Amino acid sequence: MTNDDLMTIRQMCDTFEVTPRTLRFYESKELLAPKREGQKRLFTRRDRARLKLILRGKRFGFSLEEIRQLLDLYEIGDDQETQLTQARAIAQNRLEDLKARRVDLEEAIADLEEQIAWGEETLQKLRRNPAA
Amino acid sequence: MTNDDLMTIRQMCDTFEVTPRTLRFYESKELLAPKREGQKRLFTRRDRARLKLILRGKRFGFSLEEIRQLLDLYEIGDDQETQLTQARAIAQNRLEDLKARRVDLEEAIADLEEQIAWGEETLQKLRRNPAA
DNA sequence: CGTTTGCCTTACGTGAACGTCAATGTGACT
DNA sequence: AGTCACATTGACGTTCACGTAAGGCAAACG
Repeated sequence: MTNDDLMTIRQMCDTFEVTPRTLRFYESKELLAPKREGQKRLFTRRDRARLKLILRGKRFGFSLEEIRQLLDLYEIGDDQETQLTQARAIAQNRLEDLKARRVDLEEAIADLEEQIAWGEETLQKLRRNPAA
Repeated sequence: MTNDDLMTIRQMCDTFEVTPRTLRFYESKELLAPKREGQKRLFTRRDRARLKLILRGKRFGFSLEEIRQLLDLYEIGDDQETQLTQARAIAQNRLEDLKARRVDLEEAIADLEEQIAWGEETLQKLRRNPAA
């Protein structure tokens, strides 16, 4: 009987560090679909799971529209073969994308570490030999 | 004397798959600083290196302003200790950021792979037992 | 020499993702 | 009943990262 997996908009905002406007905006774009108690929104566990994915998607630079499609992949309760096949295609594209990003990211990290190392070295030299 | 490390705007666009507008825009934001032959822009090897980093930064979702600061890290020919120390701080923040992203990314990839596996499995079942 | 081609600047337009403000409603105290 | 505190619905404003004409210059081609 823990039907208290419902959160108000403020609780959501505090939990996920977003503004009410953002949550309403996401709802208007059909990324979220909170229940209503009268006028007031009540966010379910499902909404929270989706919001988590939304924010992650954003960190990766996906647009909200792309994220919406991605979210649907996690929502297939349907048993239509066609849908599953389509979903697989989209998912695998995304996966390729993410893996490419991973390679890219490793390179960026390596570059930056190299740069930092160079900086350290230069600092050491400066300190051994002040006043160039 | 391969002083032909100079490229026209069109060559740049073809090489990096961006529009002239984009390159001019980046210049206006001081991310690039091509030479001029009369009115016309001529992009140097340095511009190309910077553009590469710019595009990578964009793929990671950094704003152009953030990227500009990052670029400066790769441009310290200066021997000022203060600058180097500051740069190190910024660079290490970026590095933390990137490493956090890497963790995040691994998680996203894992999730997606799991989702795809589930989809495959469901498809198999459907094919063994058509018409639910 | 005229015109096409390519680049230039200036400037207004655009889509995404919210911010912000105004008017209204509603439950919870006191 | 009054008055906070907070939520809701418009609706207009804003920032970022360019897109897209409009008009001009200049080399290059037929």
